[in-house]
Amino acid sequence: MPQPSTKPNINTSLMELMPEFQFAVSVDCVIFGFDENVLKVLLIKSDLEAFREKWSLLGDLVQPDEGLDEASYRVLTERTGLDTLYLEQVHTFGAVHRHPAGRVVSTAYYCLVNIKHTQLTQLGNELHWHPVKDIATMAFDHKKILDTCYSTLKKKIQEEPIIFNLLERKFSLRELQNLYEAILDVKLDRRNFRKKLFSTGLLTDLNEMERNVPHRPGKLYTFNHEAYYQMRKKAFSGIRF
Amino acid sequence: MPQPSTKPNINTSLMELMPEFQFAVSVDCVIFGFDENVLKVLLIKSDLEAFREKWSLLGDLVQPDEGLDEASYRVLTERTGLDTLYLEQVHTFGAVHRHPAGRVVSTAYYCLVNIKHTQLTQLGNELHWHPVKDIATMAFDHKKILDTCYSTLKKKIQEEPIIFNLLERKFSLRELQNLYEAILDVKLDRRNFRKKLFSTGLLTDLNEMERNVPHRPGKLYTFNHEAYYQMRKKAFSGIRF
DNA sequence: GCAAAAGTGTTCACATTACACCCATGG
DNA sequence: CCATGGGTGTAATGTGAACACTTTTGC
Repeated sequence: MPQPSTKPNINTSLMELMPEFQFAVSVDCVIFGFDENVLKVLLIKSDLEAFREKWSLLGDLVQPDEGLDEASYRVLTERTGLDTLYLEQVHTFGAVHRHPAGRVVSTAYYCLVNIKHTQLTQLGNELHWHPVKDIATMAFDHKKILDTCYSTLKKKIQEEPIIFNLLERKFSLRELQNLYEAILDVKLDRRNFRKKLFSTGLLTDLNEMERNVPHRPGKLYTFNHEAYYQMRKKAFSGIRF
Repeated sequence: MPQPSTKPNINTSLMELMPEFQFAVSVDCVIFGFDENVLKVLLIKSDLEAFREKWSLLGDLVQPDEGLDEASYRVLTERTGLDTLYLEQVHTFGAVHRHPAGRVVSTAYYCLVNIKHTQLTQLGNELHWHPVKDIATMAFDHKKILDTCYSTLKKKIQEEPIIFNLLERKFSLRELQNLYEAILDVKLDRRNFRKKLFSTGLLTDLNEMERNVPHRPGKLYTFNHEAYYQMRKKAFSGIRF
């Protein structure tokens, strides 16, 4: 959570800054990206002595004049250079001793970005994209936060078409399937996958082909936001037994 | 959120208590119960002047030495007299001006209890069970919190067998169906409902009948926790397309 | 021509839905 | 005997899973 922007660093100076300290409130962001067919998350080295050499999520203290959502959006835009983001709150972690510097309650968000569009800024502390599967331990309770967000992501992509935020605007069905397989950690049947995705009516065929692939090029599609919007408008009356 | 236990009341004394105040952290509990075939929620009159005569959720400030989950559990046990509860965190509300007394970030929990087993304590401020459908406006952002928790509940009962927490240990299928219908606000087909519920293997037939009902008595069942536990152990490998 | 991935349909099993009649009890 | 809800089965439809061959491109 605790990475400095231009503001005071909770890691090192919390107690000095707030002698009357009761609670600090922070946000931690699990920023997912997809690259080389692997699901990755944006991490940084902790600068807290207690967690020397451990990876940490990106986060910051919430400022007195900003909301929680606003704070997470700020962390994300500051770090990735992006200004449109899929961002969602997941859970708040408030165990008494979760932060060695004092009582810090942290709300976790996850976010889906296109890695190729990010322009990483404030590059200190080895900011980098890290394969989700390779992460064993982290600073603070960040492994637990990551696991919680990853579980939520897995569930959510099976309910809502948020996954397109991780891809380029134009993509092939193969890329989309690879992404589903990477996140869910399963193998999917190609024919059933195509059938299912087309049946949603959410893909627009661009009548363009992939280029410079070492095999037969696939067609390119794009996510049809308008169709999704129309679909959402027709509320359906709930599941029957 | 802000209902006094024996501790200071955030509503009236926050600023005096914390001159160096940065953030206060609270929990708000949406306590659901089922009575007379209606889904209800436990509410209290707000004692804040700004929300005079508005209904408010039960909540309290989180104490420096207690975790968030612990705080919500405390609020619930203090108020309902129950010590076993289904309790789940839903969302954290952190808009800058959501509380008139200052910056209060509040984490919402929902809870399922058997109304008949509750022994309401600290009865001030018109503490009572209120039909969920009848609530139009509330103090603070509590209507939004209630709506969020209610949506989560609707979704959750279709995924996990938590609904039994709202019933007596022994119940008839009719009572169970009435409860599903009340929460989901739909009519369900009786034969399909029975088929579906029995097929889960989670109901134990007690070989007992209802008594003192003005019609043919139905069989009584109980939720089979052991069967559910065994079922959970067999992890299944994820959804395929 | 070979490697690699694209594109394409059918079958089967299972789950969901719709739907109607007789039965047991209390009053 | 009447009102009320309990208890039961089947057919039609929709959904998910399994599965193999031909085509197109780059090299």
